[in-house]
Amino acid sequence: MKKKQSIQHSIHDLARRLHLSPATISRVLNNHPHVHKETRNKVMAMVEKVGYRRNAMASGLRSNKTNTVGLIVPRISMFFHAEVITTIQNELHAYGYQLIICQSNDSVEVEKELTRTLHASRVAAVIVSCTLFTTDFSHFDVLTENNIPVIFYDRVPAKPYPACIIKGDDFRGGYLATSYLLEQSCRRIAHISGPLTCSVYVDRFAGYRQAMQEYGLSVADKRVFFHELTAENARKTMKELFSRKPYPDAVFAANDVSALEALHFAKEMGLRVPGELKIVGYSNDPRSAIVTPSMTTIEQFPTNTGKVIVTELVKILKGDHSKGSAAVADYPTIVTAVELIKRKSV
Amino acid sequence: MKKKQSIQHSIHDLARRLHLSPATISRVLNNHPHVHKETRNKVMAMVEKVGYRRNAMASGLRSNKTNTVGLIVPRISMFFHAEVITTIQNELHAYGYQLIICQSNDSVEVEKELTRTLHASRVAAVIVSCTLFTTDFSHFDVLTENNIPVIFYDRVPAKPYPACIIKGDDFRGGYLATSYLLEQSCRRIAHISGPLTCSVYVDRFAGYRQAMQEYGLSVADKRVFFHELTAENARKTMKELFSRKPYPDAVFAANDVSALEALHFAKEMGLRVPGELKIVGYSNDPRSAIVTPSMTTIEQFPTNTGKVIVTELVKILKGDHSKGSAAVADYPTIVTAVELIKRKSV
DNA sequence: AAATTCTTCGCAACCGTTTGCGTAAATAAA
DNA sequence: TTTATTTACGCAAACGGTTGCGAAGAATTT
Repeated sequence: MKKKQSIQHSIHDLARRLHLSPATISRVLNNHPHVHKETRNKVMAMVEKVGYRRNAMASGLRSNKTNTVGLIVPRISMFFHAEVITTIQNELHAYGYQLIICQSNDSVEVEKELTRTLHASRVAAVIVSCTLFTTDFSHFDVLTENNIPVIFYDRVPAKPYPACIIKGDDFRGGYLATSYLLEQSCRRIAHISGPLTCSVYVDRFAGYRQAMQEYGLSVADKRVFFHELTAENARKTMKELFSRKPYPDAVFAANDVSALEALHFAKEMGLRVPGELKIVGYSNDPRSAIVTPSMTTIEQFPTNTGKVIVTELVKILKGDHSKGSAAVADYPTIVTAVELIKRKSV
Repeated sequence: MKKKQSIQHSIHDLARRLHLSPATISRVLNNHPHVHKETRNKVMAMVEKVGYRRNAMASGLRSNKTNTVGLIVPRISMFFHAEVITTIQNELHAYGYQLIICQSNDSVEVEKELTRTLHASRVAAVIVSCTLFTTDFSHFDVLTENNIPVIFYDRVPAKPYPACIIKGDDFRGGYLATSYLLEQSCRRIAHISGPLTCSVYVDRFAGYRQAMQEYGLSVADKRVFFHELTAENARKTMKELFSRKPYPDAVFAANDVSALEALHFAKEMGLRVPGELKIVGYSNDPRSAIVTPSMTTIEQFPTNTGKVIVTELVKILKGDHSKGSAAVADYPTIVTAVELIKRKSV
């Protein structure tokens, strides 16, 4: 063990060692012009030597800027979000930003508390995918009021909100899934939807209805279910659906967890899939590819979503989002593409 | 839109409004004693009214303490880590701490850079699960030298390091998996291992060998493979294994991704599983439960791991980890239990 | 009533960086 | 050589909280 000193070096230390002022050190570190080349080299050498690292808190306090971005998602264990986050983090890191990742666990209360905390740490921006139940977005006002830009993605506000919005084409996803089932001669298509407090399920449901209408089919209420999309709930719904005839000939589930559970249930019941029941899921969860039969689903391209988010974010952060106080109309809404992945469950 | 002022309130603002000094406001916010009850109430009321939130940077700068904890993991999309992180975050949040989650992407360089960044933001502690290839741990010295406690989990240093270590019982996991296969009369058990630069694979491999030895079997080098545990690599290994007879009668893979790919390969080859080939994985990835046949695997209880981590962390953070400069021996090493989950692939 | 203790609060320094302003030295222009 | 301009750097005041010290007033003791 070397007897290294346990010293947090400051620019004052460096200044003393080099017979310079802290101001000069700071200017070197911030690439200010008007500092002698030789001085700059000496400073950089010393920085290397003692392993100096700028104190982010002091820097942030003084300059009123940080290079940390906050992120709030329902849960990181959801495949889609995990992928998006990974992309965001890697891309942002290249721009010199850090990411504070927070989970709301689909609790509005936690989401509120997290926005307060992120505000307290004066993050440079906040990226949000809302809880299932967020219908009032006023708790994000504390951010926008303080010029902290907000980007919503995936689960976004239904009403206009002064923030950039990036969402998948859920309407199209619902439409593609349902149309495909209709093309395969299904006519009694059940839909397992999430709660309609959440934008994505509203749109997927709308896509489902549109497709049904185009085939002149009415949406039978008794074949559409709204609840949190857990395996347990999906099982209950399947039991309900198969408690009386006529059985549905297809299920379009708004996420893969439900679709997988539907498949599980069908297999237990001895139903042939896709023979007697066809199933389509949503999100292209890795599990959907490896079940038997493999699951037809909607791909959301999470990596692409992450890249779009970072692109917009960097635009906002570099561009001086100063007092501009732009109108709601000035914030872009970007819709990213989705794609039907045809597998064996249809 | 209300014309709310875009003002970052400071304790000076509050002080002015209440005809008090900033010091008093600060004492109220920090629950210092010796402040009049009435005054306290007035301050708290004003805090509520204007929506004041303490500036974490200013606070951290002055008090030289932060309530953010850094976390470095290879990738959050790994099921085990996602679960651990979720638990850590939820538990820590209850203690008033935030979590900065970072991914090294299994790159040692990124891991180094991330520790530097976390040091720069003067986090209260750092939790690390190393990359596959981290054998030199000196880049963490910058943390320990500056009294930032470090907790390693899962993938931990092989050599003594002055930090708390929390690891699963990988030796036992390897032993349980292999013994179980041996009990089922398997004798040609292949092992797909990760690189031995990583502690967990060393131990799982050791458990495998121990079990084999107890059955008087030598470990045939040609049945043991070391590489990153991706699906692609597992496929190559399976091809190799089944390129010549005698075929192995079982595969113990050190993670579920490899086990699942092994199963996939076996099915493609028309091998009956578990009839002709038995497979055991590791981690109890959600996918392992839903494949056909379902996968026997080792449960690591990630939620428990997360809780243990937080318990230790809080102990460290509350206890003044001051100049103590404890010897390596003073840091605990905790080994958490694992369990064999018997399913249909054996 | 005087002396002592306790309660409540303000003063001011400090945490480590940043940055406008000022100034001395060096260079260019007159 | 004198004057104007540029370059290189230091001074000192912020940024928003925290905290030791001290002081005024209230409560208690003698």
